[in-house]
Amino acid sequence: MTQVNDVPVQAQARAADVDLGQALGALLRRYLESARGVVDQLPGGPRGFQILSIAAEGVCSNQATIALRLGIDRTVMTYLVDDLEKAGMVTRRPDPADRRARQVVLTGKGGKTLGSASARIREVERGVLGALTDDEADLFRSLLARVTADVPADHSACSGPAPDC
Amino acid sequence: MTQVNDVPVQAQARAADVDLGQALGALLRRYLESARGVVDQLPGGPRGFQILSIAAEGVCSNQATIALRLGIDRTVMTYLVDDLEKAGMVTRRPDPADRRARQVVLTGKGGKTLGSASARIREVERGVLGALTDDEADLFRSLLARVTADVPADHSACSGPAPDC
DNA sequence: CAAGATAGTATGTCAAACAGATCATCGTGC
DNA sequence: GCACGATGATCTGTTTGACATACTATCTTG
Repeated sequence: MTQVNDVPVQAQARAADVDLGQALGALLRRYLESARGVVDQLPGGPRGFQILSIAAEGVCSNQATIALRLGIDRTVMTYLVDDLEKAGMVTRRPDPADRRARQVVLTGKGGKTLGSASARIREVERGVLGALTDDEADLFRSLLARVTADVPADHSACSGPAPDC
Repeated sequence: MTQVNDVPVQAQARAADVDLGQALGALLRRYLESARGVVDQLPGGPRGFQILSIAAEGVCSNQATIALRLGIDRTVMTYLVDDLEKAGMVTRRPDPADRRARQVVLTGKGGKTLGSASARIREVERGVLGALTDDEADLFRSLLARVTADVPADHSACSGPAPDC
C-alpha cells in the first residue's frame, strides 16, 4: 500500500477498486475470444477442449466428475461427450469399479488433436497475460491455482497407479 | 522455478500445469455462486449489479459503453436497463452531447441498493479469495487489474470533470 | 447536403440449458 | 441376503435467453 503514494491515483490500478466479478468476467471473455480460433473446430468448443484435457489426465475421468469440475450440467455432459465420441476424439468405457459410470478415454486422434490445440492455447494464454512479465504471469497463475485448488477432487476411489483408475 | 524443486511435484500447484481457462472458469463460477445471495434480488442478477456499479461511476455511462465493458449484447442491454428502470434503480437520461445516446443514471434508491450490495459483495470476494493471505489477495487483484486494464475505456468524448460527461 | 456509421429499440427465431422421469447400479442398514 | 435410498447416465419436453434482423433517430465525414 505504501509504494503507491507517489503515483497519481487515476494512473494506478487500485486493487481494492476493482470489482472481482467484472475483472474476472472481462478476462475470461478475452481469453475465450482469443481461444476461439483454436477451439472452434472442436466439437463442444471450449468445453470440448476442457473435456479432452481432463480426459488426458486419465484419472477418474467419468462424466460426473468432469461435469462437476467444469460446472457443466450432467444432461449437457451427455451430448458433449456424444459429439466428441462421434468425432472420434474419445471413447466411453465402462468403469470396471462402478458399472454405472462411463470413463471418458482419449483416442489416438483425440490425443493428437489435444496436443496441437494445447500448444496453441498456451500461446493464447501468453497473449492474454501479455501485460505481465513472465515472472508476474507465473505468479498470477500460481495464485490462481491456489485459489481454485481447495476442492482437490476426491480421488479416494481411485486406487492404483494405472492411467485408468 | 528454482524454489519449487524441493517440494513434491503433486503437492505443489505447478503454475504452468494449470489451464487458464479452466481455472478462471472455476473461480468465476465460485464467485457467482457465492454472490448469488447478494445479487439475486436485483433485476438482472449479477449483470444488474455490474450495471449499477458502472452507472455509479457517473462517467460516460451510456448503454453502448456499458455493454462493451461488460460484454453484453446491445439488444440485451435494453431490457436489462428496462428492468432496472422499472425497479426504480436507474433512470435513462438523454446525453446532451449525443441525442442518440441514453445515459444510465443511478437514482437515490439505486445508490442505496448498490451501497449495501457492494458491501456484501466485498465480503463475498474476501471469501472467494480466502485461500490467500491479505497481501496475496491484494497482489492477485492488482495483477488482475493490470491484465484487464489495457483497453482503458475511451474517455476522449468525456471532457469536463462533471459526473455526467 | 448526401452517405455511411452508430445509439437505441422492437421483433422473430432458435439453440442451449434446465427440470423431470427412467433405468441400471452402488452402498448401507437391517 | 435384501430392501431402501443415493448416484451415474440417458432421454424427453419445456422454456428462457441470446442472437440476427430490421427500423428510427442522430451523428460524422466528405
